[in-house]
Amino acid sequence: MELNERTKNILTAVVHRYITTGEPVSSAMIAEKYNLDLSTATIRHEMYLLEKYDYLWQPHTSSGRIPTDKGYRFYVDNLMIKSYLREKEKREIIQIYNKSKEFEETMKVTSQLLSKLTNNIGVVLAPVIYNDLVKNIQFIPVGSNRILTIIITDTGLICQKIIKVSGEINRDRLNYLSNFINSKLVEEDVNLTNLNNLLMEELDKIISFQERFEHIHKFLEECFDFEYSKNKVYLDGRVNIAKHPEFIETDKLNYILSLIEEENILADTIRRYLGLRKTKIIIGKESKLKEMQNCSLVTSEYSIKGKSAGAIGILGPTRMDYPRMVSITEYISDKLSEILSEF
Amino acid sequence: MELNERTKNILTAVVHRYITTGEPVSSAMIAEKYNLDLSTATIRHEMYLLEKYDYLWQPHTSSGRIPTDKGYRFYVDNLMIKSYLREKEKREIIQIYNKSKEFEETMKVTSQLLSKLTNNIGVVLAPVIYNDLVKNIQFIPVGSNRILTIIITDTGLICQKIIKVSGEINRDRLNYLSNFINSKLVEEDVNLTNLNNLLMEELDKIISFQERFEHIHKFLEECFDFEYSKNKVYLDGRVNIAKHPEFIETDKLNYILSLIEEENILADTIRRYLGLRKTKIIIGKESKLKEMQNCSLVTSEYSIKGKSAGAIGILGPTRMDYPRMVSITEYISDKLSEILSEF
DNA sequence: ATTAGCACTCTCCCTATGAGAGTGCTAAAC
DNA sequence: GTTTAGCACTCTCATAGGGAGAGTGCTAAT
Repeated sequence: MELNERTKNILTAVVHRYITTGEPVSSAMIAEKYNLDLSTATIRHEMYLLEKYDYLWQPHTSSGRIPTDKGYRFYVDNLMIKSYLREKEKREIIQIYNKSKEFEETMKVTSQLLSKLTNNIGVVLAPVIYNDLVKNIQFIPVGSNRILTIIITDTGLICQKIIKVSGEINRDRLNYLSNFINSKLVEEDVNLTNLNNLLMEELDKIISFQERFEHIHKFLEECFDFEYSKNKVYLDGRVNIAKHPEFIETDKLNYILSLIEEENILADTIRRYLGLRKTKIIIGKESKLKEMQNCSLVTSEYSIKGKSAGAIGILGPTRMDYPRMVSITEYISDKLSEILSEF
Repeated sequence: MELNERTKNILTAVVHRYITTGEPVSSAMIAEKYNLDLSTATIRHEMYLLEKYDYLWQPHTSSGRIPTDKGYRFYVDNLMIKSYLREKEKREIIQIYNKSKEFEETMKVTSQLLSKLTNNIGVVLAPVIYNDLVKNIQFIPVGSNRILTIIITDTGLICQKIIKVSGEINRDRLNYLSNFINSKLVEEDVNLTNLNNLLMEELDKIISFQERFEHIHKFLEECFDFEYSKNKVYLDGRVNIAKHPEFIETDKLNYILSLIEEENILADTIRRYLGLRKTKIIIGKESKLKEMQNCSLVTSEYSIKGKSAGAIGILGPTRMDYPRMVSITEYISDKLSEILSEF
């Protein structure tokens, strides 16, 4: 079912009008505000067709129309015009970024920027590290029975873990182990996922003592057992949900609160749509998640030194200004990529 | 104005009844459910007095009564009977704690336990470290121009910071510096707050090179400039706010959402009431914070190796089962103290 | 193919009404 | 003097009705 030009114009008008007013859009409204040179009756007829093909719907028989998920989807894919941030806004973003020097803070600031600029919820997925190449490993004894492991990757990210060991720590042996591993890392490119396997093979070659090996084996296994899937999520702008009338109903409030609480639901959804294009828009029920059925998510990937590292996004009601959301997420993800690459 | 025994009994009855039903309590309700051997008329008269002295209030002229903040305060201070967790619940808590081995996870699990057991929001303030004695410091060069500083304290806590340095890193000098500092730490007990001052004095004695000193001075200053006041806060159970009818009003929803968002407001409030007693109850407007005027906060301090370290708490509507909230926070803070002391 | 005109539908707001819950007051009982 | 029975009074809440207004769908004319 191909929409003709006039129908597309009317759909665009309805979407725009609904996004700005939040009220169901009537044929008279369209005729008045948009220069389509059509009578209300004609517009009404077009709207009837748009409803028939599931682009619009009515809350009740004699009310104006509201876009459906499908309507928004068509708008987003075919009708919307790319928007750009004003220079002033760009400068402000850069200014705010310049103030924060540390990694954690940069992540937080990013989520704040997203929420402040959009009046929605800002989401930032921390960079994934398991594909990074491991550059350096340090073992630091802490107290009598704990070892702090620090891993530095080629993108400049640092991850750490504290491991309890049962026996006394032999510092010489620990030094030997870290020297051994680091020398291997210079010889060969290896990412976090493969690190453990590689080390086991290499250790096998040089260590014969069965009992000692058991110890080291177990220790290293624990060292590199990061919960890859549970990368940190930064959220900001939760208060904004109170600004949207769509969330006053208890059910809908419940859903969005679950999303806010179970950050992993949100993170997994964003991850599920990664790849393909840099910016992704997920509208309402498209996500197949009941918690997200009243929300849309606009996400954009960021990279570190040219390597895709993570994603940022904004979460809000399906009634949102998509062009602006896209321009904001895209601009911020670009800036974030620059900053993280410099680290 | 001293309340007599009978009046106290009626206040207790009203509080209990209101906590369980959530409906304004009528004189007939009290007469029926509580064996006070009084007619409704007498109870009505007592309630009239309780209202006159601001322990109760009425939503409208001909409705039942609801406790005021003052009413809850009197109940909490003078009337409520200490409650204890069931053995089964205690076992379940211990079981859940046994599963988590790491510090971060322990904090998270604690906030989850608090929210799951109370159906409110669980709050955990990470341990403060600035009073801890510093046991060991490590400087680890990361890449070409960053240094990872790791500080280990007597309570076994580890804090870290990455510092960008301008020039090339001289490893020998860095080693000398850390050896020097660590040797001082063995000689003298010093906490994080005083560490920098002490070091400056000591360095003054041994270093004469003006230019070098400037560098080190600046570096160390940055190392020990932790944002003490902004300790990490763990929250869980945000969805629970949708369960409480008191939060459906947009204003009240807004307030509680601000609390959830600005974790520091919550953390500062908890900190403000620390000291004095182990468990603290802050009811509604007592906090003087408009965001908290509809909420109560029950907090309990925890310790590491006998030294007060932080606090946990639960946040919910003023209408909450105070005896149970107290028993839960107290039990969990005890367990948390044990676990953190073992780390 | 488009449009003017109109009947129809549904929401929203206001009012009225009556039942029910709960109080405050008073006079009588203890 | 304290307690209580009795009752008028007040307020909420649910229900229904009615009128205004918004907006549609349909039809007949252009």
